[in-house]
Amino acid sequence: MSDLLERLRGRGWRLTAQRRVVAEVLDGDHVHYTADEVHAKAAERLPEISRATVYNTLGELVSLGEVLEVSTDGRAKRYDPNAHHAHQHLVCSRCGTIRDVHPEGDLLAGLPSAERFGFQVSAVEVTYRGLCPDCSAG
Amino acid sequence: MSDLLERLRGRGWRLTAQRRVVAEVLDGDHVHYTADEVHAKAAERLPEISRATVYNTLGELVSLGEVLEVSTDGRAKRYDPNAHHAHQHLVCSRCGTIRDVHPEGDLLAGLPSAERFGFQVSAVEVTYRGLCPDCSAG
DNA sequence: TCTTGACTTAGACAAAGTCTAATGTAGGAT
DNA sequence: ATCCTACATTAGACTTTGTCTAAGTCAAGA
Repeated sequence: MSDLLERLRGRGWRLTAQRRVVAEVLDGDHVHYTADEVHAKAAERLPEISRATVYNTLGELVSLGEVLEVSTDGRAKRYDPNAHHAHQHLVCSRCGTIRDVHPEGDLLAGLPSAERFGFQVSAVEVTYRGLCPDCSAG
Repeated sequence: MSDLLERLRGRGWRLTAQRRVVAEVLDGDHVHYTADEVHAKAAERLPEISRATVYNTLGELVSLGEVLEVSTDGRAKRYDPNAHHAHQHLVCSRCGTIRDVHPEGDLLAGLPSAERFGFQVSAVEVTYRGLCPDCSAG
């Protein structure tokens, strides 16, 4: 994700300290922070950053396709920087931990055309649920 | 879902006008209302019903397994009375319409054990996304 | 019919996110 | 190098969605 800032600049982004810090917080694999967590971590480096800017920047990253929004439950959305690798999520029903997983096969193919009701189906999101090793041990 | 009230009474539910009205609103296929919509429709028949009661009743129906909670996006949860038939959802990316669909095959089998990270995987939720006929026509 | 514990209510509260008007600034123009 | 201005940021009010509490109400069994 280190070339993210370059890609964004190429698309006309004005490069500000705030945007740089938000992008840096999201850098790394298997990171799925809420907007509030991103704000807290960004504020460690740039204390005056506002919540609105974090929300704006996350929204921009999502609409540019650089980051995925994940709504695992009815709670806060989480942001997944691993947008360039197709993957799905495995969520612990007890503690909410998320792992990226890579199922086999063409997931879209599982939906017969008789079940598509005239929709132009373009994407599929899969969430596996279960207990993580820590929670099932308890 | 017409025998729902009987099932609930059998499980010790006290049968009140409020609960009856909420259950009636949810009755019907392919209905996916938000809590607020359920409240509005319930209030047409029982004007003094409170939001808290609607939330309580929906929560009870969910924990009894009679209704499913669906978080299609980061917005309000929707309630799906079709809980007794395994199904997944097809959501219009533009207008948010939801259809119930029934994919083929064993969806859980798509996740190899090497990708389970020690989780006891017990459920899978699939959301297909695309444009509905109305929105793709525009 | 009486009683009681379960149910409902209004409204305060909380969490997550959006919006606005005022202010600041990145980066091209000069 | 500096200036300019459209784009970006800020604080905080506001909205939406959902939860909680204390007081009042009622379904259903005794």
